[in-house]
Amino acid sequence: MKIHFHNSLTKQKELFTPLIEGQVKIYCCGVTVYDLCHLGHARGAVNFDVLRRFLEELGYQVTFVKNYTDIDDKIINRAVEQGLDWKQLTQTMILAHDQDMEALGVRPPDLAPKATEHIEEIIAMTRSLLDLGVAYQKDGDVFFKVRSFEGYGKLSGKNIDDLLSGSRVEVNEAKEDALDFALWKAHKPGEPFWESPFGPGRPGWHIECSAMAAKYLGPHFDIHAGGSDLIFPHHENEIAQSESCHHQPLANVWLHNGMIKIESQKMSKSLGNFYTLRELLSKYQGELIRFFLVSAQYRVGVNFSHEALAEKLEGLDRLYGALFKAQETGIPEEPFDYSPAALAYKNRFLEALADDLNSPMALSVLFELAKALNLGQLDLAQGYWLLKDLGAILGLLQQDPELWFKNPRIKGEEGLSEEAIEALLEARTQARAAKDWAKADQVRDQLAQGGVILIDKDGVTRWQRK
RNA sequence: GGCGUGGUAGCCAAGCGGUUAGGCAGAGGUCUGCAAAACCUUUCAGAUCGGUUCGACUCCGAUCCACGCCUCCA
Repeated sequence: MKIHFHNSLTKQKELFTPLIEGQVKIYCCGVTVYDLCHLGHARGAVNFDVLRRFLEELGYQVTFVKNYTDIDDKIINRAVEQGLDWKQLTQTMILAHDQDMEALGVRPPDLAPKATEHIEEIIAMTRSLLDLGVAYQKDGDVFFKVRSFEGYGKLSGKNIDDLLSGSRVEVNEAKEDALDFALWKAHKPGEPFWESPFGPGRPGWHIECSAMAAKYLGPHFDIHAGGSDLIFPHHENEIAQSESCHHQPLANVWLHNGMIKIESQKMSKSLGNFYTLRELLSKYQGELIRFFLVSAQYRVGVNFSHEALAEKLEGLDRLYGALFKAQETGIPEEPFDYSPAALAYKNRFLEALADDLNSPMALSVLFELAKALNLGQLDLAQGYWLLKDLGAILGLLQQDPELWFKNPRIKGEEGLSEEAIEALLEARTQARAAKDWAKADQVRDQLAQGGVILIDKDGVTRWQRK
């Protein structure tokens, strides 16, 4: 199957060809662990998790690296504010990150390197850049000479002189050129530091990704992914230093996910308009949040609101509903292989993802599949398992449908306990047996008030939460 | 100011130069003791103005609007 990606580097959709046949090496920029992750962090994580699952489905051997930035100004400042040891802070936040990602069904990366555990590699790379004459030392800092790199701006589409004319570039007397960026920051009292040939200090932001990517994926790999807000300066700087150092392209394909927006404004820490995953996960099933994120193609901006998320539930319930219906008489036996009819759905689903990860299109195939399954147009076992198998590529539909409907998907105030529900259900069953419809309906209403729906089918009554 | 992205029905969200995307919501119906689910029917598009074309939501241009990057940011 031919895969096409929109490559941020060429600004075009292009055919994807791995460097080594059958293998795909991906580096994904992770988070700076000074605070809890918010929905924006989840977006990239979920979409690139889908990328990984999709490639594996096609038989590629994928190496997926996602780093933690665990040393930087914000970490130091936040630790001081909270009276914590910076290391304590980052450990806490890494743990929280991992838990949040798990709740969203995001598989842990193959490698999750931390900047502070790669100081040696960072120093070595800085050393190389100094030796090449594209970096310079100044009072314990080491800066990269942006003008030494001919291709500077090729990713972000900026040119150096335009950047300079803007007034937003920080003035720093130590730099030879205002655009130069720090590879190594000289030690300041009270801050963590490591010894280095350039003096005690700590790494700059961009160098860690270059050093760790090179270590785990080699100097030239297939895909570099991250949020679109990282294009400049982070990824531009990564390209400059890595390509200066290794004299070859850093990544063939650059993928950038769009931003989550709140009332059309980018969700960001600085605007304060963000929802942490903690907060959202306490209110919604992780899978619902994931479904929401997968409902839009990864490059476009997405408006988040509680209403928008709640509306998505109906769609996800529909897919689970088809599975629920299909297994009413027991879970069908997994077929040995798929019929041509089933394979046609699978093919359309995969083709959608092969077209720059068009997850909304893939999802539409799932809805069509659900309908065919509901209508009995597809063999029960074929349809049931195909829906689950394809759902798995999006990281969805892996829960038991019966439990899916019994658990609150949007968690509100505590509803009726299962014991209370069962007791009322029993009372209704007796009323029905006596054909006391008024009494039976009264119980139904009572349960409905508690958010519980009853399903009478073949003489058996089951319940679900709305 | 520089660079870039987008404006699709009540809402969300895709593809496509000519053939129903899909989901939610709304209306009517089938089924059901009543419901729920499911199924059937149905209402509702392509910011504006020009151009190219036999034909444009889809290509080109202009205008308006919204958003992103240019400072840390997923």
